[in-house]
Amino acid sequence: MSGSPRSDDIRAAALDLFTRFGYEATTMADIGAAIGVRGPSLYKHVASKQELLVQITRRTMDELLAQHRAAVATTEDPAERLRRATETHVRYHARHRLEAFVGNRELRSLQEPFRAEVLARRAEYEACFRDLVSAGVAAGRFRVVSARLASYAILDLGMGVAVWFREDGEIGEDAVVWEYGELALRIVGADTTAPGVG
Amino acid sequence: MSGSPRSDDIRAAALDLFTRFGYEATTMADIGAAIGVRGPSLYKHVASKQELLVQITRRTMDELLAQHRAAVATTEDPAERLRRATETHVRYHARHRLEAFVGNRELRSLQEPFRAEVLARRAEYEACFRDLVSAGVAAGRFRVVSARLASYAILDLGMGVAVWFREDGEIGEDAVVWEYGELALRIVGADTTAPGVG
DNA sequence: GATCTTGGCTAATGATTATTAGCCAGGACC
DNA sequence: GGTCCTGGCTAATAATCATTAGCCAAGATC
Repeated sequence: MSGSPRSDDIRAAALDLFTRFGYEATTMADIGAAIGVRGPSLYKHVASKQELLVQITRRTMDELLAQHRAAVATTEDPAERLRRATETHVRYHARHRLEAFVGNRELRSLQEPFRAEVLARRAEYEACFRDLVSAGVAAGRFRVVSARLASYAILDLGMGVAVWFREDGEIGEDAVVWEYGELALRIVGADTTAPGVG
Repeated sequence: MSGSPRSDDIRAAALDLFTRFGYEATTMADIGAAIGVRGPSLYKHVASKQELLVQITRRTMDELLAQHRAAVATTEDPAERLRRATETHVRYHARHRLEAFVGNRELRSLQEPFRAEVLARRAEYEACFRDLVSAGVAAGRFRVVSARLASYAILDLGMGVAVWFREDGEIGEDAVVWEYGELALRIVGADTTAPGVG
């Protein structure tokens, strides 16, 4: 039931509406109308409105973490790891901006224990960035006042992308990704020369 | 009625609850309970729940714009102007994080024409930063791929502050303000040497 | 001391809404 | 051709809420 094509349609419609109007302001009737069906009919495919939000946010955090892990696994160099992590972060937020948007803003509407679960995942993700920064500092490659502040700054930039990025906008995905990768290195005061130098 | 001490209490309570649970999820009974009163009693002091949101968001944008204008009026140098604008932006978001948070996230819950009004104010504010960046580029002091992207990045950083900043946290207000001011200059590729050089 | 105003209260009112119940058409399978 | 399952529908159900109506106590004003 949760993987049927129809329930995928429903999730997609819900994602769109949650993004535009918010979870609370979106009714099951709205979601139904978006796929040409009455509200109650949705219950043949999904268990509840809350389940839709849980699935959307859970999947988003899973993908983000998985892509992050894959990205940092490709190199040992601290600066390069931070760059690739940032690029992955930004690319995800540009490419899945609805998911990222809802995943960030509708956590309040998640009921326990889902809320705690997703928050834990998010804390884990944030810790990954903090560790990347700290590792660079420990290796003498980065120079920051606070690893926490630097990692928040990098993460916030990515979340901002989910808000303003448009597929057909004046700035392309690759341009944003590259620019923000550079920016992350500037935020941590890394010199961009070859590893081992400086 | 709108300026009485009681209505200030109500707005403060509403601000807190809107921040924690969202506008839609906050009931008039909740707001009343926060100040030790039943829901309907609030109507002796405020016209509606919507009015509370309108007042909060409108005041926030007014203050932000006013402080921005005051900040950039203190110098002519493009880099210094951008720094002071950023510092003001960040300081506001640290000091009034609830207001900034609600002002950013609950725009969806504003009804027309208030929504359009606040969005116009916000667009104006964003344009101020874009103009600051463009002015620096025109003066040969900044080097950016896209003024739009750079200004979004700076603005997003400030909004992030409203999310994670804590008055009693490990990073103080002044530290964040100073660091982000520096960061803004790095984002636009300004050299931080004296004006007129470089 | 009578009257008025203020600011509270409880009890409607009237919508809205998630979810459930129960019905039904049409295709799949035997 | 008959039976079942799928996925729709309409009509409850039950809760929640913003807002209004109407009442009342206590302090202020005259």
